[in-house]
Amino acid sequence: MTTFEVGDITLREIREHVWEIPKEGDMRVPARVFASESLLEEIAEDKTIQQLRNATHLPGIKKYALCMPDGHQGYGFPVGGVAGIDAEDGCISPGAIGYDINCGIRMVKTNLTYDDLNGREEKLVDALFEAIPSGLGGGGVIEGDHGELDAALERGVEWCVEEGYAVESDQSHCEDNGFRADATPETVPQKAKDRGQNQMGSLGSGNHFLEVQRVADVFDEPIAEAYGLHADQVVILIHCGSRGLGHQLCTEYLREIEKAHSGLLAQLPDRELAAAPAGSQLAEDYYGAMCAAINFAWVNRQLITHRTRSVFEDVFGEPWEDLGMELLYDVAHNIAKKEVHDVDGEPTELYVHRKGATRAFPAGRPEVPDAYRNVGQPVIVPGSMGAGSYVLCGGENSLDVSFGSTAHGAGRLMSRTQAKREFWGEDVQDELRRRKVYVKAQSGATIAEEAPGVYKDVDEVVRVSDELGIARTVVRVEPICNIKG
DNA sequence: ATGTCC
Repeated sequence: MTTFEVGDITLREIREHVWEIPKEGDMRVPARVFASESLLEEIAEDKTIQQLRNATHLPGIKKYALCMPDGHQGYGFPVGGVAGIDAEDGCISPGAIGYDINCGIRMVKTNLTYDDLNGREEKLVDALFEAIPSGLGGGGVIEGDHGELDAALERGVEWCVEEGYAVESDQSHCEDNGFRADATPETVPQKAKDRGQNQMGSLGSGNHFLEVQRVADVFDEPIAEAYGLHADQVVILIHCGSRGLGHQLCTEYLREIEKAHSGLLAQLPDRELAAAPAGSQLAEDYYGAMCAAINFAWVNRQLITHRTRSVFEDVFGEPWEDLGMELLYDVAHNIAKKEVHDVDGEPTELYVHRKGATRAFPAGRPEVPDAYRNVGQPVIVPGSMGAGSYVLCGGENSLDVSFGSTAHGAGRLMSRTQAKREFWGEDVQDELRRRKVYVKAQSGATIAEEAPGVYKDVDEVVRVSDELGIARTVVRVEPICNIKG
């Protein structure tokens, strides 16, 4: 059997692309990494594997702790990590969800082709950059008041439909219909609300972006057709999260959970994994608050979509409906959700923690929207400004092997600090421009931090997901215009 | 990711 050593940890390749850390010591379950050997070598370079093993200590964790092929280290728990934890007698861990709650991505389609856009790239990127708030700090598509913020927290995209920022098909093309009914805005800390109120409809910074792209390759014609995608079509990707609201909320609950549940904390190998026992007041309060932040992030992406449709109307001189600007789908990357999964032959309610991982439900599962029920949900996997991105389809094996999950992107290869040492923003921008990719950012440092070279090979991440049958490759898209913080 | 340290 092939083995792989990382520090004092030995992984065994139990089948192609599946590396297992056997259960030993205080581990409650084994851990598994989904990776090719070359991806595993990259994953092994930071604390990812150690963090994954630490996660197996969480009370109530079922089956195994998982790391997707794009995994890298995060706060306490890998980005690219998935854990299914018993919702009745397990726990919920904010670190296994992430600071940027419902960081996620959506794809908006158009009926434009690359030729329609040719020669207007500069005009379009300028107009988008001008119209869509980005970068650190405040300022959003709308200046929310208390009532609007609370409504957004409570009802997500449903509120956007009522207010005219969304149409009903936007709602039905989001994971969970863009709306977590378990949201409790009253348990969102006031300071988090204060930070979020003037950030409604803003990209933020870091790896968040809006990108205009063209469909470059179609790998699965029937599924592409079911998704309404075809070669040379112009599409738009919007990647952002819950801004300061999610970050503040996570910070405050982590502090409270560490304090109130120090006994549980003492059983864990890393303080950053702090968790609230299922059924405790804090678990309930945090879950409701997290659901509200999830709704907030969906509103955020919807408001940006609304503004993007206006920009396209201005640039192309037609109503957005005539430009075919429908939502393909919106997926969440950083969430926990009560889902029922098979555990030892028993349907069991779990808090499925996905941190930098995408739900990838296959055909037939009731959560998949009507429009895609017969093929499986769309999974959007952003690559980099250079390498392009993918649309996949929830795979037939995902429920058996990954709690219905797959990768969420290319995954970082190096830290932001290291990226800024390796790359210079203007050079990256010029090089991309030569390849007919138009990038505009608030800060040159952000372009350096997001240079194509800081990411793993997205083709390889997608290949591994496909070969595992957790997601099927549908199309590949290439960047045209990109705006970011 | 994040008013990158209240």
